[in-house]
Amino acid sequence: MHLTIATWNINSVRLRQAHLHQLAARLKPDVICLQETKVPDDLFPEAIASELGFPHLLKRGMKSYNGVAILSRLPLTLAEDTPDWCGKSDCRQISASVESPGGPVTIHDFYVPAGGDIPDRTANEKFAHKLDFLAETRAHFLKYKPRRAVLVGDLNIAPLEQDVWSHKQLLNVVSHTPVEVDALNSWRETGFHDAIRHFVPADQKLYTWWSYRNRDWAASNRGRRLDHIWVTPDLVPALHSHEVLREARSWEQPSDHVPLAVTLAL
DNA sequence: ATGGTGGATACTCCA
Repeated sequence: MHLTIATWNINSVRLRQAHLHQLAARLKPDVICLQETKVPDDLFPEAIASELGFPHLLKRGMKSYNGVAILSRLPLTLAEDTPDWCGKSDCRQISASVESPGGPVTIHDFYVPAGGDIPDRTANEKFAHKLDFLAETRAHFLKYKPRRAVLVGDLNIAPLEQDVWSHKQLLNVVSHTPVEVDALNSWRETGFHDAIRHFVPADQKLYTWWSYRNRDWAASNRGRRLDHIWVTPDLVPALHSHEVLREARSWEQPSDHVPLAVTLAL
């Protein structure tokens, strides 16, 4: 069995429903994890899921900000026991499992706080929130010891030098500071492999996000790899292929993030 | 060094 899991920061699911058809056509995923849906659960455009051939839908949203959702061709079992990160109830994680021949695979869909502009936890409470969030997720997965799990999402950190357009120029820019990179690595090292870097060597540039604040995103190409797919070691032998849908940044009225996917041969 | 754009909401916050 092949299982393709896609992740995308859609930046408003109500505004970009049509793009989901393109995502499904290009990546042919079995599961789509979304972040920044920006809609309360009772206003989620549920019809889009069945239109796409994804009859199974789980969502955790709120008004205006954040929000995550999982659309699936296969039945989903919601993980009910996810923590309330930083006590904020701000809809940054939803997790579920799907059945596969070797047993269930758990999918964790995360939207990590962006962290504001100033990389200083005392001067900027959003940066403090980001670091606290990362410390809590690390502690949780240290205790939980994930198995047969895939963790995806907008983690809002580009950990490697080649994950940003200029390592030197971004060293003090939120998303690429050493303190964030260390925190993200400490979380990942609780039991995950970077599935995208399994396929793309660390010395090759790779981005999943380009700012809106650029006249010509493709020409300047000042991107960052903020979106990730991690798998537990027991799934590393199943890693079959990957795709980063760069063309999505050129879709009409695009998200500033592009979708990516990993296929597992289970 | 600065400001640039976009989404949701309601005259501002967040990215």
